[in-house]
Amino acid sequence: MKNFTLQAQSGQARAGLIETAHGPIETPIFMPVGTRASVKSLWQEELDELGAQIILGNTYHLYLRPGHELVEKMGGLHKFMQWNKPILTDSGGFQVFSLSDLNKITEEGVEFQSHIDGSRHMLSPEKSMEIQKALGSDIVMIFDECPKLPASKDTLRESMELTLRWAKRCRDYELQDHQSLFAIVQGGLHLDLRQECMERMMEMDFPGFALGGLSVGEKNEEMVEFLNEFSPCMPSEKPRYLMGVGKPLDVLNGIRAGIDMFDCVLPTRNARNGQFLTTHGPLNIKKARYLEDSQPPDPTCDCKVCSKYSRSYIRHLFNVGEYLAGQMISYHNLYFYLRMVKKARAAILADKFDEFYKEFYNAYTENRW
RNA sequence: GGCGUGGUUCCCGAGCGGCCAAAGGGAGCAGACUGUAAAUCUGCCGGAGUAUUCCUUCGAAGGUUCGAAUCCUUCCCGCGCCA
Repeated sequence: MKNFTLQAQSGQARAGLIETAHGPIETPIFMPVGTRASVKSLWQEELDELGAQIILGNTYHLYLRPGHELVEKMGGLHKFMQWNKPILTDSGGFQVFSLSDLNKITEEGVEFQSHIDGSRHMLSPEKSMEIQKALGSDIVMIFDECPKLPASKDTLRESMELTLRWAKRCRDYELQDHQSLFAIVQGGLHLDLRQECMERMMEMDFPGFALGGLSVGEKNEEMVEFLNEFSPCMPSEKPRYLMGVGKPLDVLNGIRAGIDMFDCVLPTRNARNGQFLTTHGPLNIKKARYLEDSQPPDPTCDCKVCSKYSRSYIRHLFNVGEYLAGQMISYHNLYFYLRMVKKARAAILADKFDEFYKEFYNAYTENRW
């Protein structure tokens, strides 16, 4: 990343522009998750069609299969998967959390037992950087420890200190010229811990800051409250990234709190489980009440799925196990998220974010289906 | 007409004297999913009740037994083979 420009503010909500070697990213932005070099069930052409500006890849998963050396040999992740826009890679830090039964944390790093074949691997700050360097992503994340909440303050401090030491080791690793390394701020829901972590990360001079360790067990209201209080403490001239969040309203609340970047598996994972995310809230296509429903999944949506296919048809596809159902819902759900952030951005640029917020919130919680 | 075989809760299908309101699927209903070990998982699924409880069920009607979806008799219906 060469640059971040803050373009406008509406309340705490921000609109900005991130420039990378693979093109610009207009914020606030939602980044579809493509863990294993694929946003599950979608073609790269479709991501383009959807207006996706940046997607995620994952260090741990790509390291195990197909291996970062192979990706490098094939010309890097962009070329390998034929996605020429920006890519952000997560460091494997989240897998320390999500695969906690299969790993052991030490000062050096994390010893993983592969979820695929049980083989043992060491992921350290240096190893994570080596892998992400080989992948060639535009935005690289530091290797952090993501603790599960609730956790005691002592535990969180210890974990935060470890993340800080790891952050320094990551920063000292030389990446490719076009790559930017983002810090991840930990500290649970404790403002003082987070603030301290933030300040010490700032001393290391990172070009962007992420909030990690949220939506990992705490109550939703706690997260929203924390964001509102903490986000203004983050440097305004650098991108702010809320990792792994969230549901549509979480993203909306995040934007209102002044966050610029979001990613979440929810629109694609829940799609494969039959859930449409619509203007008027979630809609589960499995239900028998859609058997003869000729309406589009989201009547207010103009995506290619909603403008052509009925609930009845997609329910049928889902019910008989046709993959097309998951593909269609994934497509729509990402369209929904990307449209939401696009509208939010327009509203911020017009200094009408509050209006947009209320309108979106009211429609979404109407619970019409 | 004879012989054989079978009728189980919405559907398929196990059970073949007590541990059976009855395995397992499916369907249905409800829910979860937030830096993807997930096109996955959880709960309910005869009725009433928070519940250790009660009531109504295994084609029908009788019977045997302390006790029957399970054994016996007759009847009704399905399927197969032989006349």
